[in-house]
Amino acid sequence: MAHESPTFSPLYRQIKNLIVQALDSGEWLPGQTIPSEQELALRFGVSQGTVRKAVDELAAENILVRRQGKGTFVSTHQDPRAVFRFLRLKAVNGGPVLPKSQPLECLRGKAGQEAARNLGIEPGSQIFIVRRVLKFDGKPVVIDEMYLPGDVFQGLSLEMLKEWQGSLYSLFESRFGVRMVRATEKIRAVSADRAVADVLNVQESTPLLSVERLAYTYGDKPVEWRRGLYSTAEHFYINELS
Amino acid sequence: MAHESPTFSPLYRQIKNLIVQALDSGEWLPGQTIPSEQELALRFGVSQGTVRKAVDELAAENILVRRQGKGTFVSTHQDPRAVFRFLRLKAVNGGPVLPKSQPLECLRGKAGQEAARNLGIEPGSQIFIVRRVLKFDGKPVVIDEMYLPGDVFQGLSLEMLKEWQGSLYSLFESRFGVRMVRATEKIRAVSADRAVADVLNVQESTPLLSVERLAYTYGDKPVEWRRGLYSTAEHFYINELS
DNA sequence: TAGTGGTCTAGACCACTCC
DNA sequence: GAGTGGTCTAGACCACTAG
Repeated sequence: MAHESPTFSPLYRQIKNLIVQALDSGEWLPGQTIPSEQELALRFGVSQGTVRKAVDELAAENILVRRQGKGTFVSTHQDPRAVFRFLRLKAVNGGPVLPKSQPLECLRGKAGQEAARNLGIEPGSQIFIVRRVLKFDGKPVVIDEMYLPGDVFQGLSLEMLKEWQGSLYSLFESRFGVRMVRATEKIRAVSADRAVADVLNVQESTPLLSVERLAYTYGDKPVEWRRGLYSTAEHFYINELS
Repeated sequence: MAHESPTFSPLYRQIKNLIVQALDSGEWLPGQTIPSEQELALRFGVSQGTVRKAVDELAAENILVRRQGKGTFVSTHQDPRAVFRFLRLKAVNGGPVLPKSQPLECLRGKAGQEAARNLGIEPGSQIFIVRRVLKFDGKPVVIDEMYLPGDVFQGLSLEMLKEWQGSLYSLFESRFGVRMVRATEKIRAVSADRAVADVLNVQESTPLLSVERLAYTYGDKPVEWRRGLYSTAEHFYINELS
């Protein structure tokens, strides 16, 4: 007996995809619980064990969070601890300080070749370009420049960015329904030019980390391309290998 | 009924620890298969499902590798693909090239405060200090300096390093029975001094990545502390966030 | 006390590999 | 065909949370 479905995959993976679709459609919002495993098993017509395996994988990917006795929750960037999920920066001395974002610019523009390729949109499409500084303990440490597809972030403005208390990704989540789920970063060492040096309060040509990030929402859809310049005088980028 | 065992943990986690102990003791060597799930279940007196969950976790940590129909294998650094598990460097242009290690020095010394703290040994203990260059496509890209506990790596020499064809970690695995299982890296941007610039064939004060790594073997025991300087003119450090 | 996820078991069948 | 891991199910009991 051959597999008849065009895209064969194990049952639990199909269930996983159905759950992701429900998340993507907004059926369950960040911070809320999803139905219990029993309910999901009924809904999808499979055993609880199969649902469990699907949820296990989504929990391993930080898309869902299980809490014994309470239920399974949709991950949210509202949680302050979630900030360091995507910001791998630690202070050399002292404990973890929540960084504060200071927006500098929010421009409308058209996607160039590189931005279009990274974001999977047509060259010339509307995009937003956001520049901001991240301050730790009042000191500027990171300068970011972000490229965001215009259709997804309609209505974004500098005022909105300035008013928001919290992380950028929690803003994207609350106002635009865009939840960042995964990202890849390419890291290089570069030299600070005059303008960047002034903002980060370092000498010109100080070595900086250049961190280029492509961030994805549900279904591996890229929705943010950014480049950050990190001053590593008092901080370092931390990574776990296994 | 209270838990009587001093360190309570779920059965599958106890099984996991027993498997790690067997690996640590050398009962099963890198590249070999471990007993089948049925055999392990019998040996430990638990169900196959419980063994499976233990093995699942070890496979997720890259300590074991499952191959359907063949069995479960102990991960090995002999596999050329394993090189990029701990070396997150990719060429900007062109495909993946296997780097070639060129050892420069292998010195005996005594652990200073920092090395001792990182390696969990007494200050003043015997250590080895190894320096080497990594070449991609014949071009020097990385210069590494490693600090290795003397008791673990007894007999290490420059000749041995020069003769070895393959990665450093595969040498450690074959000759010293030390298998690197996990590591943390702290990354900063620094400036090339004269000596480093000469080795890496770049201008003096070129920005470089400084990658400080602490690598662990089974049981979270640190056995290597190293610092690498990466030239990122034609390469970048890649990282996945989730 | 009821409901949730967490653990553990037992057994069936499938998919892959090797002989 | 025999043996391995991979999937799926069903059911029991435990641990945690909340009302």
